Amino acid sequence: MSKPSARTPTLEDVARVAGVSRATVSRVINGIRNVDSEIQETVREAIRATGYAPNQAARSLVTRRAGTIVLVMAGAPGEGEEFATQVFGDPFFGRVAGGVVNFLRNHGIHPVLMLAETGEARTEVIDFLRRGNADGALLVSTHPEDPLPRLLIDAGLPAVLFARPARPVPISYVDTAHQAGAELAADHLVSRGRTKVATICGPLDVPAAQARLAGFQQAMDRHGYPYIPIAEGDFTQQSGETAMARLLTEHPDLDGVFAANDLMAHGAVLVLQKNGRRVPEDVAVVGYDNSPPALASRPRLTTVVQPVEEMVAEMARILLDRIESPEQAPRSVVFDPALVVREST
Amino acid sequence: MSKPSARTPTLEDVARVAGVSRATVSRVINGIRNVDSEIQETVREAIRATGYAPNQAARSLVTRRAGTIVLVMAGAPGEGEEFATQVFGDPFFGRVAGGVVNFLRNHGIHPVLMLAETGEARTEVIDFLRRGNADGALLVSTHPEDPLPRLLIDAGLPAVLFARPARPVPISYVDTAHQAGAELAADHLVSRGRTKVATICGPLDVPAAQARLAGFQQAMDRHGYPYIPIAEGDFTQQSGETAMARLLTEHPDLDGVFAANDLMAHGAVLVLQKNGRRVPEDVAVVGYDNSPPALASRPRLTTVVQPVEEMVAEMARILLDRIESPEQAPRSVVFDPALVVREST
DNA sequence: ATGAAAGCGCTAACAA
DNA sequence: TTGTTAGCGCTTTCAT
Repeated sequence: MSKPSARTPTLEDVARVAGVSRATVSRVINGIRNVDSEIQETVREAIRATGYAPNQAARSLVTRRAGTIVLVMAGAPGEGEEFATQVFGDPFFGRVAGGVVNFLRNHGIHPVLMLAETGEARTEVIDFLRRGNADGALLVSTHPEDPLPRLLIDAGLPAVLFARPARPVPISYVDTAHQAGAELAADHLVSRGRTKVATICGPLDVPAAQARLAGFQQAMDRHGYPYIPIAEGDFTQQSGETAMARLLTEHPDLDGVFAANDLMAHGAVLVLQKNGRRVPEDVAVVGYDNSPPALASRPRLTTVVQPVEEMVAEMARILLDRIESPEQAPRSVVFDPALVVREST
Repeated sequence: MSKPSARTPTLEDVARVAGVSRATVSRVINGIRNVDSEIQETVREAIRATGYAPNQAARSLVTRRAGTIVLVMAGAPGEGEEFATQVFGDPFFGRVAGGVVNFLRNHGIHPVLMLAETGEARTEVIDFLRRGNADGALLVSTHPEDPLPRLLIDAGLPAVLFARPARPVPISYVDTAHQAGAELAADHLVSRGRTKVATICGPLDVPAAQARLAGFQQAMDRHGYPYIPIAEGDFTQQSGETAMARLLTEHPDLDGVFAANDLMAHGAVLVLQKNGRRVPEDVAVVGYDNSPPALASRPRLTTVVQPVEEMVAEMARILLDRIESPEQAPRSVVFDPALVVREST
């Protein structure tokens, strides 16, 4: 007993126990062939015996890889500390986080969670990456004019966005065909025999909300309904309720509604029912996102599915690729939405 | 122009520009006094000029601090990949994540998100910490018999749990007084004049579910109702519906229900309404957690609040403390629940 | 108050 | 196939 084993074992210790050099142990650990299989076994045994775990800091120092990426939820500041509550309270965040974690864990990498709603917070994200704390960023912005993509590009940091940025920037992103999704909703309402259809759209400065509205209008136009009543919401349930109330006042005879997300659709259903309309008998309602509210609502909502988990997995795939070979041109992948038919239509 | 500035600047570079030694620059960066204020300014200027960002790996290598912690969501495996979906779909997760992120960001530290539902995943968590990737763990288990706390202790890794572990282990945790919370619910139902009250409890192998049930029973007993009908659920909305249906069949005249969480309470409301009962006129319903479903439900639910955000902030506080001074004894903090009265009672 | 220098634990280029 | 060795960029004694 020469050493007071309090220290956590290093490569050196393993090497000594195995009777080989540090380099050989390193090779075994990193799965490099060209190592005699007997020696490999000896080394593995020594690793077990010493309880060795590689020091990531030392490793990163030489490889210049953190082996970590950041998942950034960005947007405009809510009210004070409310941003976190708002972001994390949204079931959409759960799907994003779940998709990211599930994909990355197979690669032995784990995401760091960051918020970026203020200038300070954005700087923190950039610094975090520049310090080498993480190798790249997955960015989900609620706000279309988010300055973070630009900052990331200027700093030359690998990043992939969820959703196409409002103004074109040379950066990779993943999105769905929102227009096509809205068309699905329109076609479905028409196929259900609805003729007096309205829509609750999202904030029109959000490209996705625009696209959904445009897609819906165009498809309805194609079906012979050039004029569609519109009420704008902000993607919250409350705004859906308000919008529906207005629509109902102005068009008491409507028989179909398409809302740009499930939360607003749910709000719409509540208001319709309170006003004595049966869903779907009197008014059919279609949502968007296939999020938990679509199932919590009664009747459960027919909705357009955005394959969020697949999308974020693709984001991660692109990011990892970009980290491997930094000189790649930005890539973008657009997924197809689908319609999930439930009892609300 | 002697250098091809492609390299990212190091301390050395800053030192050269500022005309001082590495040590001095390091001191300025780390806010150590005993540095002439003129020199300080020179150094800061050099940092700006070079665009220097400290390399975290190099830092960690010497300080033996990652400056990061892990947020682990643990539990029993769902079905295959479903665990992530399940965990992240739960609004509770959003509150936990939000609380953790909001607290830690003020300390300049950011959580790594990990899942630990299988043996392999648990090993990954332990290894992650042993490699020095993070300095400690915040652990939220859905499963009471989770083996992870034990593993963490055995490895001597700093950790703090959300909720008291099923079997006593020497580890810090934060919890609420579940029993007291359930008593709040009982007292409230009685004060609303309810005399035929039932409860939908959670899985009885979960300590919190047990405590809520016991607290409810004891309080009702104290009010003169020794026998309370019980139906067991598993914290999902579906199970709440099933439990409520059964309760209604067996006790068609009940006028009050306490469910061990909001999701089940919401399910109960749905079933009650479908069976022609008005809430709260015919049957009053109390939930637990004050989670989004409590607000999404119509009528909105009276519920018991667990101050989740404060609790996780306290967890982080304890963990950071423990990381600073590792020799501390485990600490536990129990928060008081409160009742939020809404329209369901 | 400042600088010189010794590592922290690891990978990888080069030798053998 | 294996070993030797030179750093990676930083903090931190120890001198001065």
